[in-house]
Amino acid sequence: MKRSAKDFEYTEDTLMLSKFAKALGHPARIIILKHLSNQSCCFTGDLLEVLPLAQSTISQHLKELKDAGLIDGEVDPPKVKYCINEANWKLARELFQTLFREDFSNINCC
Amino acid sequence: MKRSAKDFEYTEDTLMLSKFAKALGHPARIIILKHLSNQSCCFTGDLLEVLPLAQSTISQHLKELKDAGLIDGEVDPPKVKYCINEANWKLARELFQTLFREDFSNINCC
DNA sequence: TTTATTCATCGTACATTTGCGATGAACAAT
DNA sequence: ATTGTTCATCGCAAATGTACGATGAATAAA
Repeated sequence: MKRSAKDFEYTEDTLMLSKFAKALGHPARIIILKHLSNQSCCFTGDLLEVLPLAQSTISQHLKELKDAGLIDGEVDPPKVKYCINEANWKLARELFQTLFREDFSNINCC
Repeated sequence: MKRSAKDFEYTEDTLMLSKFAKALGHPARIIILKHLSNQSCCFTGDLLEVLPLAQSTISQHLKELKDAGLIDGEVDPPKVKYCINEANWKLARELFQTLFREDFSNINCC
């Protein structure tokens, strides 16, 4: 992305939503989130048995989910426990809900 | 993405969801979709007044949304009308809804 | 202190995304 | 036939994403 001549600003909601969406934009990360949201909450690196990826790659995916704010990791040596970040999870749900509110079941294009 | 030694397959739902999410993973495309879902349905390239981007860039974003199946474009010379693809819009809503079903309001991490 | 386990990060390679201007196709209006 | 409008696509540059193996930090257990 780039700043343009017109001094344009995306709204905070738009930026948040696109950030969450981007984080969800890879199947491995969907699996991770599903796994986390099923296992009631926490977990470690048993993802190695769930995903066909190297440990370093999974670690990178976890980092992206963390950077997007969707998960938290707390150290529980020598492992790390990952949990859904409840607040942002809720926020994401609301933002997606809002986006998909429209139904279009009546209207048929113009 | 890459095929791995273990012959692993993501489920269709997971692939769909990540595809939709990826398409939503840019603020400009969020704006486009919001615009489309507000304007009851159709539109052309008045996005040039909505977004701070070159025409070619907007066209690319439209293509990505189309490739993801979220919108359709039908020619109405010399313009092109874009509409939400109702079926996939619905599907996307359901997939996101399913993902975000869990609440976590009770459980507090393990 | 040494060893083993778990995980993050670095370095590297390659693919994809994002953006722009330039060009071209399709059609309407003259 | 020519012109103007609308939009897609090409070609390019820069940034980001995805994957791997190797290395290193942190801690528990021996």
